[in-house]
Amino acid sequence: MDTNELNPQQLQAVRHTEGPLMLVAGAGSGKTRAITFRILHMIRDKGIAPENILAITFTNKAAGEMRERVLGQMGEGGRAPWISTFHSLCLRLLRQHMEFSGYTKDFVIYDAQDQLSLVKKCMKAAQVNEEAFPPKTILNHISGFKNDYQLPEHIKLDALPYGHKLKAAHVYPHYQNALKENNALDFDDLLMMTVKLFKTNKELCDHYNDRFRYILVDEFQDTNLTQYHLIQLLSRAHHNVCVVGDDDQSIYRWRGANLENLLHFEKDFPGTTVIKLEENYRSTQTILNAAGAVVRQNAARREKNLWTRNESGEPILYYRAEDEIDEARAVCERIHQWVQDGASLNDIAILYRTNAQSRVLEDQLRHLGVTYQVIGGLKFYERKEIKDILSYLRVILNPNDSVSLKRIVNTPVRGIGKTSVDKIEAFCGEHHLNLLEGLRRAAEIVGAGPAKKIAQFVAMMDRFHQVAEDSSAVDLLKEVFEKTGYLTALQKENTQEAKSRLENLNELYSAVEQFVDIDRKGSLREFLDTTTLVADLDNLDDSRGVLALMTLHTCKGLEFDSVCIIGFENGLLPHASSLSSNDEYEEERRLCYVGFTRARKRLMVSNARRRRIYGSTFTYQPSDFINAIPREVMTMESSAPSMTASSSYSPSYASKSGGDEWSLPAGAPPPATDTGFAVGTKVLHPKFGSGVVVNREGSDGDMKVVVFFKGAGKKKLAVAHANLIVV
DNA sequence: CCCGCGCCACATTGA
DNA sequence: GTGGCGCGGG
Repeated sequence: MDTNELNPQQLQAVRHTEGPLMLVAGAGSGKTRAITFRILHMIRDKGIAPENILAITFTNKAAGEMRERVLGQMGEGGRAPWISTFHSLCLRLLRQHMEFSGYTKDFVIYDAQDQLSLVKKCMKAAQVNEEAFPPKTILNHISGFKNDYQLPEHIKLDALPYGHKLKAAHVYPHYQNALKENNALDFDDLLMMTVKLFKTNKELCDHYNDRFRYILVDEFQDTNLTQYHLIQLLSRAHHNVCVVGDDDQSIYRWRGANLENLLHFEKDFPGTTVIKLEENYRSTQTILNAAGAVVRQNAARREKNLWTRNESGEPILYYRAEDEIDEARAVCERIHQWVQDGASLNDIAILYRTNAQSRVLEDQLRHLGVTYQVIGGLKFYERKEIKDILSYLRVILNPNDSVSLKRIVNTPVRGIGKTSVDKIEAFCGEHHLNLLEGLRRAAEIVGAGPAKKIAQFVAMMDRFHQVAEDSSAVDLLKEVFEKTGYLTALQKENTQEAKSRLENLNELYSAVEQFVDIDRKGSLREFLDTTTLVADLDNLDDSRGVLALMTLHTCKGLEFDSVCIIGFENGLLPHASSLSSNDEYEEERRLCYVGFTRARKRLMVSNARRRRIYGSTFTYQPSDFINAIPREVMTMESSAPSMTASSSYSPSYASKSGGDEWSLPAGAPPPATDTGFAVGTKVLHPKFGSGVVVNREGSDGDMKVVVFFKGAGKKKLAVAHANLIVV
């Protein structure tokens, strides 16, 4: 290890191994290098056993990279410390110790889809109206409880005002019971149950305090309260915790991330040493200027001074497009040009606020013949055909999983309809049976026809169970493919869609093959675990020469030579849903900051005068974040302001910079100052509650506004009829 | 009693 | 673009 490669602050962090440490690491400040050296220093110079070190990262990809770097430096026979994400860590702990409070070790993990279907069922049972209380909103609130370590028994109903949160609090205990009946945990449970486990079992907690004597937590600014409790519990004997983070990069508030953890840490861990890494090694001065200019407008932040010795580099390119197609074209053509000039696709990324924005880009890239990879969006393991097959595997392992069972009982169609299943479910409720047991007694419950089909289904599942015991997971999968008739049904369809589904199933087969070591027991379960816990980012292959497309959230922790960020419009970035809350608006700024600081050399930003989103056209204003960038570090290009709407395909690097196009470009609608309901106005609606105007058209009598409501989403309303109250 | 079609409302970010 | 639902045919 050559400590000459470290600056004084990094070196100080590396040498500080005993007692609490907070490493405030600005973007691109050599954080990973410092962390890796620190672990190596602990193992090699301090003689600390790797087993005694626990490092928690944000993604599996980051964990893998850190493990590789540590092992790479240690040479032959080196053992790696335990490096994983919060969720994988908790899953591993729970698999070992979960046999308490009614769960077995074969519990499954429910993803968002499963959660939603379970929450709907609970809402029906609790007689909560799905119209007035969208299941998604209820689920979000329940998730919020779990992120704050509020168990159902902790919640004081009379302390909550009437509203969605109160309803969620009513549904919450039903939902937890239902999860337990299904022998299932959701994502948030993984964390919450682990904390509960350690709180109720002091001995076990002591055991792990002894085991993990040195703990490191990366991306600390994005931890929630439950995760914070976990860190406290795991370190209460030794306080050897090093947290690494940057408040400017906190972008998961909506998922329960709690910036205050940064403040609490210094109180809860007395004597914390704080070290700031402020020298940026990644980006040009220009890029840092722009990023700093945006994030500096936030009131709630620790002042820091990120600086670099790097040269100022190219100015930021700002392209103002006619519409989203023109925007995509300009960005993709520019990238094409960079590649022609010798850039590698590996070193370029296109970032956007919402997944839906990728589609237009993909069309353009295909057209230009550029190979690309979309990270995120519909995940592989969430595709219908994959989830169907996985549901079979899940039920085979865990017969209590009624959510999966209901999914497959008539997939592919085999004559077991909703009516029969409903009857059996009702029967199960009365007799305290799980759904599979109910199906076994179908003859007592439904008519002879359906009963026979159900009996066949149950017999098939029993055979699968036998196969699972006797043979490998690969054989089992083959068996499921064939005996369920799933493949045959798809082959018969003979459509393009069916073909692509078959391809996906093929891919699933290879994935299982790769994963499963034939003789190892329990490997099917491990495979299923990974299917719920891998992030899409974990599959980003940065060695294949492929352009990466992803959201601003996903890009955290990555870096590229050149970065393009599209959709800089008020309403998209910052997103409409953030306009009514200052905290959320500030998070959008940080999101922008994270995006900018991914770039080493080049940054391109863009927006569009008109944009189609989900069928309707929006004319958002250029983003305030663009206006915050100092003009001297930016070059503007614009499409020729077109007279006809259809001319957006014409060559369009027409008007170069200058002029006073900056804040109010041609083609934008006139500023709304007159009759009220300007973009950004907060309003109240009798049914949808509070929202923000994000778009406006027409005037006076027939004025229509698009309002973004929390929970209800975007609504287009006629002002004359909607009874909107301006707040 | 099951199935498939067509209609409808829905759509931020994700381990 | 997708999933949920209601209806009429088998």
